[in-house]
Amino acid sequence: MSTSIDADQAEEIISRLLDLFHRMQANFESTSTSLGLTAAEGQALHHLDAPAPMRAMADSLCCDASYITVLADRLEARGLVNRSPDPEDRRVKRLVLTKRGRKLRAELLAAIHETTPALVGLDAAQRSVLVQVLRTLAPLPAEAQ
Amino acid sequence: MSTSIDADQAEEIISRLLDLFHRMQANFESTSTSLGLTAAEGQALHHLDAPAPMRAMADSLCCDASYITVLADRLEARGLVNRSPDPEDRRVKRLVLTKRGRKLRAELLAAIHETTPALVGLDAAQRSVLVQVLRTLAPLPAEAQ
DNA sequence: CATCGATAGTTGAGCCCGTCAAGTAGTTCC
DNA sequence: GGAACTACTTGACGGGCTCAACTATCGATG
Repeated sequence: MSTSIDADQAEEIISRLLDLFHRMQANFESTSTSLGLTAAEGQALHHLDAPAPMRAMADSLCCDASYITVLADRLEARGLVNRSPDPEDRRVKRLVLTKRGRKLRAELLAAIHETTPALVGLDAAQRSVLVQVLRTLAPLPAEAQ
Repeated sequence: MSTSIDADQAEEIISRLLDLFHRMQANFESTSTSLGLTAAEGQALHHLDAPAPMRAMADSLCCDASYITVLADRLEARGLVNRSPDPEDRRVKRLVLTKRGRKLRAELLAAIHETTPALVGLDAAQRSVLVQVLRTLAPLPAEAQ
């Protein structure tokens, strides 16, 4: 029967994905480190495209809100972000990139785009295929029906 | 020029992959937890298809050898693996699944195969495409030329 | 064979990641 | 005004993981 074939294929997909993840994570971490950031700080910066409430950052990173306090403290201490009060809700503090923060974020993204194992070595056609598969696997919130 | 198009595509791939990773990790962790394992212990078990020296496990998991000692201690304390001396090299200890360990590993793999976000919702054709892409992105050591 | 350098595994210290519980301040809605 | 809820902070804590130092063993070389 076909069950064992499926299991083998499933195992292959999982093994290769785990391997890919591991290398992407290592690449992200070393890229972040080379810019003086921890991986978590790099992730926060990566998500900080536009000013966002700390709560939204916690949702994006899927972590406890208290950890955002820690990350924001460290990024703020290094002059990369500011906590900007929200005039419409005084409980909220929005994280806003400083000029230095924007510059560092651009460097981070550029470095990631050039080195991510999931991109290096794929030609245009292969990237398109990958995008198609990923749109099925990882639909953005707006795409989920 | 096409540079900005590539950057957008790269960003899309990275964002979706990061999202997928995050969900796979969460799924792996909760599956492991439901079997009484931490995620790291689950990963070790997952790699323990055949008996393997602790050093080989460290290479597989890409972590420091000392951490394997910690994991092996915990798995051994729970009666899932044994440290078996290698007759050909007395420095080496091979990790060998016990009967309970094999059973738990089988449960873990079955649960993962049924729930991994990268597999759920893909039909056979889509899985084949994914395998093809992954073979390019994550070649096994034997496949690298 | 004696020894020097590499390797497998262990131990302990320590950092970062991330959560939980409790607290403060501000909002919402009755 | 008060109850319930939310945003953020603080402190304590456990797990993941690395580094440095140590022991035991292996292997090559004189």
